[in-house]
Amino acid sequence: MLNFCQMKKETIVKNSRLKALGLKETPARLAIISIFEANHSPLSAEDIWKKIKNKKVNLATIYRNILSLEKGGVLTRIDLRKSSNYYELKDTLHHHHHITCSTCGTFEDIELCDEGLSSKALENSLKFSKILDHSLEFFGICKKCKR
Amino acid sequence: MLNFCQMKKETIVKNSRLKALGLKETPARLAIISIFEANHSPLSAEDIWKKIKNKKVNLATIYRNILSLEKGGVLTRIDLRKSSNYYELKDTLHHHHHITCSTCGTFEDIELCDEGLSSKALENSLKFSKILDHSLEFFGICKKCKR
DNA sequence: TATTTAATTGCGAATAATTTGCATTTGAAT
DNA sequence: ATTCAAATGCAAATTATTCGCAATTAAATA
Repeated sequence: MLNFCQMKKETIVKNSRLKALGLKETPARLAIISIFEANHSPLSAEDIWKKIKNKKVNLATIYRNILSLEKGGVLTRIDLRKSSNYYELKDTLHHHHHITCSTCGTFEDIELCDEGLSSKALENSLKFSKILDHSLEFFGICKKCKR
Repeated sequence: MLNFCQMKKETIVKNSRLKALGLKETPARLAIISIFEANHSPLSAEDIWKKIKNKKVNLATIYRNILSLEKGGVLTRIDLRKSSNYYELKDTLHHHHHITCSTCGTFEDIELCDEGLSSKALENSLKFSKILDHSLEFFGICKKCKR
């Protein structure tokens, strides 16, 4: 293994993050995180698998890593109303949202400040005392499909 | 078939709604809609099937009807981050939201006014000119699981 | 550096959710 | 009453995801 000085800065960040979660730094894990860092849009397990295929990581391993990274708060699941699940890096400061085309399935990232929504929701809740996460997704027909 | 005067009022509403969508009024369809009207919480295909079982409707029929009712704007898909899809009646005036427990999966309805979110989202979009729907879901740990 | 051990992986099989093909039935228009 | 497309039941197919288990590997420790 490389020593600290030989490592790329971003890898150091990844490592310490993984270590903090009690997860080993494996090639598969690092590759998956890199792919998410390079793609700021939601990806399905199979999307990741296709991007990583040459490096020969098993699809089951992708699923298992998605699970542990989601549990560790690195990834978050995104609902695009498709048949498979999508994920992206969890940005704890700024929430990331999307608009998905109900016709062709294409989607777009949306910047939108939705601060205060969670606390508003909590005010109306009986069974919950804390909200950890939320998802806000939009659906419509894209300009291409509208024509 | 019953004539207009013999029919229950709610059935009349259902019928005209279905007719407008070009869907036949079948026992399965009416039963499914009734179940959604009686349960103001998200239901999966299997949830519906269990509630209807005595009337012997095939699960595939439930799936097919969910699809056509969703397409017709009667139902909307809800993401509770579970393995199966959930649906509820689409209320075009007031959006319905939920908090789901990440530990035990229990969920609660949340009343929350989120008007203006869609238009705000649209302002930041390049590929879309209209938003038809959105979903806003919260996730946390319920009081029971916290203990 | 070698040893040790639990975590991770690959592989194939299993499971769960959903969809499909096709023959039959049925709602509703005529 | 007749007609015909739409809807249904049933079983089989497909898709997405998970699991069991033996082999491998990361990383802590001697």
